[in-house]
Formats: sequence, C-alpha cells, structure tokens
Amino acid sequence: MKKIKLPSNRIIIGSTETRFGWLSFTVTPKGLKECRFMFGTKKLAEEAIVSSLDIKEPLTDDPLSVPWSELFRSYFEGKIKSFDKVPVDSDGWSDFQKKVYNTVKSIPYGKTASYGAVASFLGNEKASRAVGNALKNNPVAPVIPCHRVISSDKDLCGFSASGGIELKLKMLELEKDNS
DNA sequence: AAAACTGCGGCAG
DNA sequence: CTGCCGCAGTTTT
Repeated sequence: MKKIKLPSNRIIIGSTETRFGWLSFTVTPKGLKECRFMFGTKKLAEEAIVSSLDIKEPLTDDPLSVPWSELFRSYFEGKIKSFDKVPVDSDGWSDFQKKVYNTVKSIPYGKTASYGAVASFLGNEKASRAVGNALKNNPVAPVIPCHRVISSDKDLCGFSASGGIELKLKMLELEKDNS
C-alpha cells in the first residue's frame, strides 16, 4: 500500500462494493480507523460508518479513498493475502487490545489460531476470553484478521460483523481457496 | 468499587 | 452432548 499524502487532520471516508456486500471505511492521517462491510447498499454502508464519527458534513466519494477501495476489493477477490503494510490508527485502544492486534495480525493467510493460543502467546493462557472480548471490538476487519481466530474445539465461535458466523466461515473459505 | 458482561476452555455429568 | 465455573479485560452501575 503506497503512502497517501494527507492534509493534516483530514479524514477520508470511502465505500466500495465487494462480494461480501458494500464496505465502508474511514482513514485518519495515522491510518485506517474503521472498516465495516456486509451492507446491502452504498447508502447504508456510508450511513453506518458516518454515524460512528460525529461529523456533520462527511465528504463522500473522496478521491483519496480510491486506493483504499481498491485494496479492499483486491482482498475480497483473493488477490491480496496480506495487509502488512497497511497503517492502522490504533488511537483509543487499550494496551491489551494493541497486543492482541499485533498477535492476530501475525496469523498467516489461510491459517487459524485459537483464542487460547493467542492468549498464551501474550503470556497468560487464561486470558482467552479476554482475547475474544477484544476481537469483538475489532474496528478494522479484515485488516486485523479476527476471522482467523477460532475456538479450541475448532468451532468458529462468534463474529461481530453483520453476517456473523456465516461471514466468518465464508472469509475462511475464501482464504483457503486462494492459499 | 463492584457487578455484569463477553467471539474461551476445561472438566464434570 | 449439555451445563457450570474460573478466568482476564472491558463496560456499566
């Protein structure tokens, strides 16, 4: 992902259509702030992302959003297998959330890990539940691939994005087919 | 400060 | 299989 030059404090809002519905996102000068998908229409996607922002006059169809839209479409078409270079704005995240974020980001494309495994990696094998709690609030799926974290008995557990478990399963299948 | 949540996990019935 | 409890971190009273 090439660096995007931004006027300071500028927030990019964008949306695009993917095989998993309309996707919308926001980007701050620090990186990707929020990303949601599985909306039925462009309008719904934009409303959802804007309502979480506290902005009066959002600029839609921002030209600066175009490379980001392409990035997400590429992932959902199976053409991109890594978001490693994508900057993420983690302001407001707790230390624990950041640690979980970093660990989950290192799970390879097409692979999975259990909540307990992530917790162990962070030094406390009993924090599995807290890991799930943190991932539930992941605002930048699929850049932080929370869909790759499953329960120890190989069930999928939950998925907070609209689309739920079904979506999680489909995303894992997408990666499996392309890996 | 306490209680009430969770995308867990393990171990009983 | 289901149910139950302990767990750590976050959110809500």
